[in-house]
Amino acid sequence: MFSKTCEYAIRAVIYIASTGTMDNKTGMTEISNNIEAPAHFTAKILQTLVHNDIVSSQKGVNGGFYMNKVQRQKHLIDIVRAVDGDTLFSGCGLGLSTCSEEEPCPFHEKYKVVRNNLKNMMESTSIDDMSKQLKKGRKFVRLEEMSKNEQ
Amino acid sequence: MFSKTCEYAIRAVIYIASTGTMDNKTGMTEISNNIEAPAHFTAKILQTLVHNDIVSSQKGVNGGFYMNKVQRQKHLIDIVRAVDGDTLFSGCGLGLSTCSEEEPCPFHEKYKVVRNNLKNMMESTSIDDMSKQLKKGRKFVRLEEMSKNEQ
DNA sequence: TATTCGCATGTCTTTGAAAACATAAGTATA
DNA sequence: TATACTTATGTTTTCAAAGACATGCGAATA
Ligand code: FES
Ligand code: FES
Repeated sequence: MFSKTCEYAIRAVIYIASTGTMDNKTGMTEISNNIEAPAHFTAKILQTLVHNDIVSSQKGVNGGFYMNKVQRQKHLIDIVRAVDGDTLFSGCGLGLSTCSEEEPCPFHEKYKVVRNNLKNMMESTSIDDMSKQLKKGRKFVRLEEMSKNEQ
Repeated sequence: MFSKTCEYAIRAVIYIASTGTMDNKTGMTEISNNIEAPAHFTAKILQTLVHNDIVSSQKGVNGGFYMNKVQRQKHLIDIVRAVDGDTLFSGCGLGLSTCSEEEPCPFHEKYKVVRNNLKNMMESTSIDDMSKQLKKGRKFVRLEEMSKNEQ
């Protein structure tokens, strides 16, 4: 469904939203360890997210990544758009160069319903929601170590 | 959403279902030209589909690809399963190794609804349906040349 | 202000899907 | 049965996503 890049991005954002605060920023190593993603690749993805104002970062001693209130209220679709663009939500299901009501492919009528379902879900699900799910006990990658790192 | 392989597969099947009959089989060249897919790659995909009894083929003079009644009544999900496997319909939206109700990730509750929508749509949409859509005027790749080839 | 920590940025390498190539094998027709 | 035709199969090449490496830059703190 999503690209590897996008999966890592969402996992990283959920992790940062659940641990990183202005006073206690989350470091690169801790993030990549806990979401089980390659460190350098994750770093590159996070830079894209910083540029798109989805997460914030601070260099230097005690630096790291964190999110402010406005950023936490953004939605999953913002992450996908920043990383993978809008193709998933507007492109043709059969991979044709264009998708429109004027020149629909045979799959169009059926596909657009599902595609809109996906889009609505991603638009209405905030990062805060995901963070709450995680704290409510929805398992995550290496959640055990997460609490260990928080000590 | 789907892999390139899968997109080509669906396009090829719709094309064959719309043109290939027992008496008038559709050739490899005609298929790849009309669905705008690389010939050799399409050939390989079609062999997978033949092995999975989604399309039939015949070698030699006047050979080509065609579909019988039973094959035309199969559904889009059969094509995806044959080519890409079942990951899209049962895997975790965040790319975690497992997805289950017992150990759900934070995305699980929201994602499974959309994933089931997609699955239901693919399960209930037959290849015949797609072929009818094409014949009803739903545009396809190079539909113009398709009728040319039919002459 | 020097040093150290940790993100930022650009380049390089790896990997696997996608695409191309070459050869085999089956079928119709003369 | 010889020949032309067309799919079947295995191998090789290409390319972009994924991942690794090296260096630069900003901030804290002693
Ligand atoms: S044109 Fe193919 S899904 Fe809209
Ligand atoms: S565990 Fe992630 S979607 Fe089910």
